[in-house]
Amino acid sequence: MNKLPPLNALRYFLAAAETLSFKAAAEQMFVTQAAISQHIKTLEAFFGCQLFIRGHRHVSLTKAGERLLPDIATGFSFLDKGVGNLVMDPRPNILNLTVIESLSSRWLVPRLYLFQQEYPHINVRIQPTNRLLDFDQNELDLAIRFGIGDYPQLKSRKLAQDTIHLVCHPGLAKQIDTAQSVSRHPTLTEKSSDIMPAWKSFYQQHRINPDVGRNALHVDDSSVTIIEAALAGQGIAMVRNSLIFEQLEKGQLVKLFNFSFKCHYAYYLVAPEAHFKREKIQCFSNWLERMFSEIPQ
Amino acid sequence: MNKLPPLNALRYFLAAAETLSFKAAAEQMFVTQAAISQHIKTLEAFFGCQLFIRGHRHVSLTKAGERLLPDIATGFSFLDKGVGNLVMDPRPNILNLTVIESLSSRWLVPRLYLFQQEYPHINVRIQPTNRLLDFDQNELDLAIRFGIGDYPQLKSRKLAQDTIHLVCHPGLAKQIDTAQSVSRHPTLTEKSSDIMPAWKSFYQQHRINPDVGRNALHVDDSSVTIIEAALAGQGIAMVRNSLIFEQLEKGQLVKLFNFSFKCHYAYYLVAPEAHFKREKIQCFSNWLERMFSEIPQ
DNA sequence: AACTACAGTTAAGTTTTACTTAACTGTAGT
DNA sequence: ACTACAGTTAAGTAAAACTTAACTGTAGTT
Repeated sequence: MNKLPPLNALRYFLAAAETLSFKAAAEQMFVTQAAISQHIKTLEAFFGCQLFIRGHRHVSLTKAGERLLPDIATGFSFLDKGVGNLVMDPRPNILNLTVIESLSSRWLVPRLYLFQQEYPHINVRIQPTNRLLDFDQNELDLAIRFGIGDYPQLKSRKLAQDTIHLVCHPGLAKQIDTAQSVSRHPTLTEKSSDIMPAWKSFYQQHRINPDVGRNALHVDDSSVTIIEAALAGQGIAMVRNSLIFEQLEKGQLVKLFNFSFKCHYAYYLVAPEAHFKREKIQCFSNWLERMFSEIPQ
Repeated sequence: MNKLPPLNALRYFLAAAETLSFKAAAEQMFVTQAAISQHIKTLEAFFGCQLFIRGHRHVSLTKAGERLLPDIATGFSFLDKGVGNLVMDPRPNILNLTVIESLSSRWLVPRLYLFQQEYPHINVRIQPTNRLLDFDQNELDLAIRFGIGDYPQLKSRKLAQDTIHLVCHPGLAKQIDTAQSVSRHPTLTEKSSDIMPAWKSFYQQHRINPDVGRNALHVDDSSVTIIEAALAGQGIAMVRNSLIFEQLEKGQLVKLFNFSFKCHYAYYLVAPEAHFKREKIQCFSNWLERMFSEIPQ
């Protein structure tokens, strides 16, 4: 195994040799013409001979360049083939997906029949979980997370921002005339995501001592339970718009004090970079973006 | 032509797959184990699956890794073949060499029979020139230059430093009793290399006004002519030691005032980097270094 | 002859990648 | 319990690679 020159330089050589144009090679390789020029120069220095004759408006191969081309072309075609085979989707008709539990049950699953109608050949298998599972181990294709979008070794694509509302049952709302009176009722909270900062913001905005009125019902990491409790009139909750906008529209829940809190977190599609090339994932993410864009703010 | 992952990562994958050891792959690729580890991780992120199962004291390939290996191995073997074919010497028994004229005629050519005796299968073809010719165009293997060793797109290997002496014919030396009297005799100069700085140094050292005594005979860029003229007693010259040390030993020339000037320039072997791998060039450069080391200072 | 358009070159600066080092982790063997 | 070894990872440094902008040379056009 000899010392090879910079491998990208060989790749650019191939592109230039096939097109007989540094400009066309640059376009093909998504770099500038200068980059191609410099790499060819590096290769020529490495080999100690010229590979191209520079002409006006195009280049041509020297004898040395012609000698080099076939093996390099064959070499890269094998590399392309090897890489291409592995990038390909082993299960093009099954989409294994993890989704945070709240979004799954309250928003996605009720809509999935629309995706099924549009793409009947793709079976979506949802696994609700609030943890980021290992993709390889669990044969996952995609995850929908709510967070800051930074996951090691994974690519994130932002789906949507969200807003948190302070809400309760309309019957309970009649008993809440001032912001301060909120503390006299059960407040439904969770520790995850942006809910705690939202409460803090509300208390600060209305100059309320958060320690007054210790009636809070704490449910650890379960937006779903909190929303069910709020719908049942059991307390006041901070909830993301995407999870309750339909109940707001139907008057099953009402906003209090017009309080809104812009989340720092957002919804993300998360997967290994290669997965985003899979057609089923492109179909699903297009559909999902459309569904998200239909959520009223 | 798909987007490929970093090509060096594929190369390290191949080394690791063939040895089943990141440590052995690192040794083979002349990088650290950490570099291999990081690149494999990058590849696994690119493909969205694991390529190796990490074990104690060795690794093994996953199914995905086993699927990737054959095409990558074939791909790189073609790249190695293509590159190897071009690096190989098209004329292993002829060494085309340019040498600065002065060194060629006064020192190298008289010794070349020694090289021929030692390497009878290598024909050295010398082209004396004081210009750096194009290697490709002139089918050159090597050049011997006297300079600072910095030539664009070429590699330089330093052969030797040199020293400049102030010399003349012994007969003429009898008429030169003081440094100042040097100006009353013809001084043989050239514009190239370190000769002018040497003269300047001599004048400064002896507090001589260089404009006094305008008998200088100027020969443009021809040490050979200057040396011939000095040997004929026609004037005083600054000359590099390597070109006249034999004449000094035989008393055909004498040093004046024990003046020496250490050259800033040096002798260099110059060629495209690839040429230094050629066996004939390795033989010649070893021989040449020995010949240079035999020059008395 | 002058001007224009285009492709390749190169210097200089910026960005990105790749590498190393050092500390750490886990697994066997002693 | 200790030791040895191979792989991992964070942090820092060095090198490579890229871009931009100015330049050059060659045809074609006016």
